[in-house]
Amino acid sequence: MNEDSVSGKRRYSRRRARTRAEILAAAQEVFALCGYHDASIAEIAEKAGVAVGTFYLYFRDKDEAFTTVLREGFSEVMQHATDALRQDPKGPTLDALIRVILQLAYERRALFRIVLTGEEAISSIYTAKNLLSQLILTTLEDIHRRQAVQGFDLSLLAHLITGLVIQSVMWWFENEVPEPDEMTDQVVRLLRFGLPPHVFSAQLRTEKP
Amino acid sequence: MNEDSVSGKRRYSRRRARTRAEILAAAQEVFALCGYHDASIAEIAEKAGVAVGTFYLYFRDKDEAFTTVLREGFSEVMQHATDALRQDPKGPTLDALIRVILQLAYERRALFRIVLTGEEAISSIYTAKNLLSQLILTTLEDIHRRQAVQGFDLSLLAHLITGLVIQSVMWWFENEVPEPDEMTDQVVRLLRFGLPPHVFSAQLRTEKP
Amino acid sequence: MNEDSVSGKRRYSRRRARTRAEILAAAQEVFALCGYHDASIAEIAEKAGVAVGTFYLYFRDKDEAFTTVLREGFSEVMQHATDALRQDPKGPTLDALIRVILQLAYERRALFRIVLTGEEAISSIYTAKNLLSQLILTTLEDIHRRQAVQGFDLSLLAHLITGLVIQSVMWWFENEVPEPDEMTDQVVRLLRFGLPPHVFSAQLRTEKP
Amino acid sequence: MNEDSVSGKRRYSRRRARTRAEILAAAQEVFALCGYHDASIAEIAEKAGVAVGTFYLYFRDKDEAFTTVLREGFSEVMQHATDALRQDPKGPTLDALIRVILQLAYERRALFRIVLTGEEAISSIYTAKNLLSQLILTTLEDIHRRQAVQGFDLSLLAHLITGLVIQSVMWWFENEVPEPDEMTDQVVRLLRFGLPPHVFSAQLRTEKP
DNA sequence: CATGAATGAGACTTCATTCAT
DNA sequence: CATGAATGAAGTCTCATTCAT
Repeated sequence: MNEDSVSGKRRYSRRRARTRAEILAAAQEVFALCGYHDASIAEIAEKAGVAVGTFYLYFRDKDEAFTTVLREGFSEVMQHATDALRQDPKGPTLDALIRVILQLAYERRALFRIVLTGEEAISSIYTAKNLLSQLILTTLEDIHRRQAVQGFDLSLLAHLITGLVIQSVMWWFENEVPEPDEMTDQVVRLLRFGLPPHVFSAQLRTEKP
Repeated sequence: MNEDSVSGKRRYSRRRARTRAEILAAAQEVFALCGYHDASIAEIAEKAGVAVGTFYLYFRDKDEAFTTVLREGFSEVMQHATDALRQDPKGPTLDALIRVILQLAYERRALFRIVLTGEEAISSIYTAKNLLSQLILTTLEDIHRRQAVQGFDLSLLAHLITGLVIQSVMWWFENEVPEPDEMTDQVVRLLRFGLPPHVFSAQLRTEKP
Repeated sequence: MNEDSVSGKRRYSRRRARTRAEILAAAQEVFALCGYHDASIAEIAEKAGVAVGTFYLYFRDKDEAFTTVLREGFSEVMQHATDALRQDPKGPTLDALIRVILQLAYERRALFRIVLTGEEAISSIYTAKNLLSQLILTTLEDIHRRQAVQGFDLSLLAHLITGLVIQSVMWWFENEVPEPDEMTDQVVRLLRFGLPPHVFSAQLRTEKP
Repeated sequence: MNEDSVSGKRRYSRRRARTRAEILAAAQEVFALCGYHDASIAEIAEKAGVAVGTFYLYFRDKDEAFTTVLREGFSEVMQHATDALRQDPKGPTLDALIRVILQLAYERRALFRIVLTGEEAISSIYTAKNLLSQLILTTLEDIHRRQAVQGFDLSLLAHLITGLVIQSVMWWFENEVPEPDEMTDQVVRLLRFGLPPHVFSAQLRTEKP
C-alpha cells in the first residue's frame, strides 16, 4: 500500500506537472501573440486543452501565470548563458556573452518577444529586461576587474549594450536573416571598432586621448 | 451680426483649442504613467478637468486620442530634429543626429516614455519607433552617399543605433544623470572608437581587415 | 414707441414662429427617417439650421417636440378630413371617409410614417392611431344612427377598418402605385362586396341569415 | 471516464439549454413590455434570474437576442399554422388560415405584441410581419390557382388582409373579448359579405359588374 | 482534480439636456 | 434670443475569477 500510494502520488504529480507545463506553454504562446492585456485566460486554457477552471488550479491569477512564464523561461535562459560563459577557460568576454545571448534569444524568440514587445510597466517584464542588463553588467565588471575598462560608466555601458542586443533580437521579429552568428559579428564589430571617422563631425567633443 | 458671429466663432474656436490641448496633455500624462491599456478615459478626463463626455467631443475613442498624442508629439519632435540637422553646413553627421535626438527626448521624456515603454503591438507605437529608426537610417544613407560606410548593412546598423538611443532615453526614466550632452558623448564615443580589445576574445571572428 | 414696440413684437413673434416651424419641419423629417429613438436633437437642430440650444428654447425636450409634430400634424389632418366629410350633403359615408383619409395620408406620408412605423409604446403614437380609429368609429356611429349596421360590434369594426387603412398607407412606404383614388377603390370594393365564396370553406361558421 | 464525460456534457448542455430558455423568455417579456429600445440587458438578466454577464454567454448582443426571440417564436408559429392548414383535405381556405393565425396569436400574445407594436425600422420586426403577409399571400395564390380571384391585386389584397389580422390581434392588447373563434367570425364575415350598402355612397366608383 | 457555467466589477461610449457667453 | 461647449447618467459589453457539480 505504501508503494502503491507512492506510485499513485508520483503518477499524479507527474500528471500535474504535465498539465502545468501545457498551460505554461500555451500561456507563453498566447502572451507572445497578443501581449499581456489582450491575452485571455479562455484562450490559454483552450490552447492548453483544459477548462478555464483548471487554469486556476495551477496559477493564482493571470499575473502569476505571466510572471511564471517569464521567470521560468528566463531562469533557464540565464542558466544556459552562465553555463556557456563559465566553460570558457580564459574567462568571459563580451563577444562570447553576446553570442550566447543572441543564440538563446533566437531559439526562444517567443519568450523574448513577450519581454521585448510588452509594456515595461508590467513588473515581470521590467524584471526580465533587468536580468539581461545585469548579466551584461556582471560580465563587464568581471572583465573590468581583470583589466580596467576606462572612460565608461560601466552601468550605463551595460545598459547601452543591452539596447544593442534587444534591438538585434527585435530585428528577428521582422526579418529572418542574419542568423545569430552573423548578427553577433555585426554587433561585435560595431562594439570593437566603432564606425569610420567620416560618419562623425571632424571634431568630436569626446576625443580619444 | 457679422462681426458678432465672427468674434463668436473665434471665441469658441479658442475655447475648443484650449480644451483639446488640456485633454491631450492629460492624455499624454496618463498614458505615460499607466500605458495604453491601463489608462482610463475617466482618469484622463479628470486630470484634464472635464467630464467624461467632453473627451468624446474631441476624440472618437481612446485609440484616436492615443494616436493623436503620439502623432502630434512626434511630428513636432521630428520637425525640430530635421531643422536642427539642416542647419549644419557640413551636412548631417551621426553625432549631431544623436545629440539632437537625445536633447529632444530629454525635454519630452513623457512623450518618449509612452513610446519606449509601451507595447510594440500598438500600431502608433510601432509607427513612432519606426520614425526614429527611419530618421537614423536616412541620415546614415546621406553620409554613406558622400563617402561609403563599409562593412555594415545600413538598415541593420540604423536599427542597432536606434537601440542605443532608445536605451539612452530609457536610462533617464530611472536616472537623472548624465544630461543629454554627456549622454551623447558616451554613446558617440562608443560608436566612434568601440571598446578596448581586452573586452573581447583575442581572436574575433570578425577581424578588421 | 408704442407702435414700434408692437411692430417689434410682431417681427419677433413672426421670427419665433418661423424658427419654430423650421425646427418642427426638421423634426418631422428626422423622426420619419430614424424613428423616435434614433433621432438625435443634434440632427434635428442641424437640419433646422439652428444650434442645439435653440431647440430647447422652443421645446422642453425631445418628447415634447415629437408630441407636437404629431399633435399639430394630426390635428390638421383631422380638421381637413372632418371638413371634407361635412361638405357632403348626404352625410358621411364610409367610402368618402376612407377616400379622404387615404388622400391626406398620401400627401403627408412623412407624418404618417412616423406614426405607422413607430413603436406603439410611445404615447403620442398611440394617441395618433387612436385619433384615426376614433374618426372611423365616429363616422360609423353616424351612419349607424341613420340606419343600423347589423351584425357587427361597431368598435371592433372601426378597429378592423383602421387596420385596412393603415395597411394601405404602409403599402406606399414601399410601393408607388396605386395612387390614393385607386387604392380607395380597392379597399372600398373589399369592404362593400367582400371576397368571392370559393375563397372560403363551403360552410362558414358565420353564415349570412 | 467516457461515461462520466458524457453525463458531464449532458448535464452541462441541459443546464445551458435551461438558462438559454430562461433568458429568452425574460427577453420576450421585457421586449413585449418596453419595446426594443427601452429594454435593457440588465432588466432582462434580472428577470431571467441571472447576472448581466450571463446574458452575453448566450447572445452576442441585444440585437441577437431580439432577433432570436422573434425568429424562434415565429418559426414555431409558422410551423403550426402551416401544419394546421395542410391537414385540411379540401385545401387551404382563407377563413381557415385566419382562424389558425388568430388562434396562435391569441396564445402567444407577448410574441405578437413585440412585432405588432415595435418599430418597423427594426429588421427582424419587418421580417416577421412579412412572414405573416407572405403566408396570407401564398394561401391566396393557392386558392387563386384553383379558381381565379378576380378584381383584386393579390399582393395588395394579402397586404390588406394582413392589416385586418394585425388589427384583430392588437385588439387583444386592450380587450379580452371576443375570443379567437368569435374574432375570426367577425373578420371572416366582413371579408365574405362586406358591409351593407347604406354604409357607402349610393354610387360607388367601383361598382360590381 | 477537472469542468465550464455563472458572476459582476469596470471600462467604454452616447446623447438628451444645461448653461455661460 | 442664439450659441455650441460641456455635462453625466445610463446603457452596453468584456473578461478575470469563482464555485457547484
